[in-house]
Amino acid sequence: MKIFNTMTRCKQDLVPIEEGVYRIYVCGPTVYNFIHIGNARPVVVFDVLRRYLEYRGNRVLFVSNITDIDDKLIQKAIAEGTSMQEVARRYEAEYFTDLDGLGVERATVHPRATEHIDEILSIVADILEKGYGYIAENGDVYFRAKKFEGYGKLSHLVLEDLVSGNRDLKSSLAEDLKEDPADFAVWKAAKPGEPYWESPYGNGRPGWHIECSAMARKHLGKTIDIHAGGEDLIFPHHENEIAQSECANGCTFSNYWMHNAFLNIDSHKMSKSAGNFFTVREISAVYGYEAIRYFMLTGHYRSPLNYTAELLEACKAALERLYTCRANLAFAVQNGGGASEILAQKAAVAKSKFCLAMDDDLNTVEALAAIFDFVRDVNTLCADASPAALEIAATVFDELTGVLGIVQHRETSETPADVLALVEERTAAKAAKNWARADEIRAELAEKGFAVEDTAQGPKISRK
RNA sequence: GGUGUCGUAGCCAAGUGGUAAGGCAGAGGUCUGCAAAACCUCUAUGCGGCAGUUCAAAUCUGCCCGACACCUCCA
Repeated sequence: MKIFNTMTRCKQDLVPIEEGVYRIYVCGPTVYNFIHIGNARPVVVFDVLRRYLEYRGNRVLFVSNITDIDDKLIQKAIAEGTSMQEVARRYEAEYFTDLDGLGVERATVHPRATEHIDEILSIVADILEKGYGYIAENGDVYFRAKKFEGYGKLSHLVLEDLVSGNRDLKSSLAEDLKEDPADFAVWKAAKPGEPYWESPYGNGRPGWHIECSAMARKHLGKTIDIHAGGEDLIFPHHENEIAQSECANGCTFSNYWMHNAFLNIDSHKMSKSAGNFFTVREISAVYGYEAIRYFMLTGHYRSPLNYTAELLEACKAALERLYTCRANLAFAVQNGGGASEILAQKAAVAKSKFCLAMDDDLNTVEALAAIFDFVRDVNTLCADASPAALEIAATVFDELTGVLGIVQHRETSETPADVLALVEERTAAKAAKNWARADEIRAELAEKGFAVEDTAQGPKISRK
């Protein structure tokens, strides 16, 4: 499999440190609010990566953090007159509700920053010991960005350009405390009224970037295979993580870096101030979670994706086609099938095309095209397919859609006896050419939430 | 100013040198008592524009036009 590595800016063969095992760290949310649909993109994209690697027989150690200490959390807690932890736990629970809705598998570990203060302080100590950090007069601990030779290697930015080109840098509040404008905090001294932890440098809390360095090291080791997140994290977050981790550990932090592009609204970045801000929760209420997940797969993860209501409608319709196909397959299995083996060959072709697409930097768009080609094959051939071919087709269909995490809502409950009786009565009415009664029963079934369709193999019942 | 990305049908979108996938929407048709679903056919002589390289360009090069992002809040 090849993936695009932000560090080298080219597609590279993905080779793990340990054969058959992938150690992946994906930056998770700061839990100060419901996640918005932009947050859903990395969550879905890297869940697909994980599922695909597992599908190909690998073990995946997947870590995705929960940032539960941050300025925004503190502000929200103050505004609500509650504690930071209460706010964090509340939105963490909402985050998991959304993850479940989106069909995102739980990470191997979802570490919380506040539960890794010891590990964080240990890295801070490493950084200070090696001379890459210094304690400011107020108790802040800063990292000497310029001292780290590789600083800028991920974002391909040159420090001097950054500093000269950005005025905010020079006017930031902490400026007086820093030796250099490019330095960043790894530990922040406590301000009155803020939550804090004790440290050798006085009471304080972790800087934003240090938690990921600490949690990645604890749960995955000093060198990991893939570090991923949204493209906005490249600088400064990931750049700073690299600086911290590589100084502290003395080795490469991550062999591969993957970044998803943004999801925009009307071609512009979402922002609360612009008023184009949508949460996953509110959109799922209208179109369903699965349409959101599907939507994330309709563009390549490194290209910007533009959200509109019309596109979500289109995604719903496309999903309907997939569900109908799966139902056709199940119906064919139920009816015994025929003698043709062609569908089994088509299934093999679909699988091979799907994997070829996914192996090429997670090309979910082509992977979907492979599935839809297969859908046409299934719809055309399943009535005559042999039981063995049908079984293979069903397995492949479930495997491929399973990797993408779509078409997962199967009807498991039995059709109620009264519905079956009505369908039987309708079949009899039809045989007697009593169309009025047949249509009446169809309407009655619709009221009960069932649709009946007439096929060459007899009536096909489905839930609406 | 520095660093990048993108422009393909009504909409979305893949394709990075060999003659335009797939989805949604639309039109016509087949099947059906009617319907639904499905299937078949049609919908870009052309990939922002202009030059150039090549037997061959959506794909490579140059210029231009347009859109967007990052540059210490951010997925």
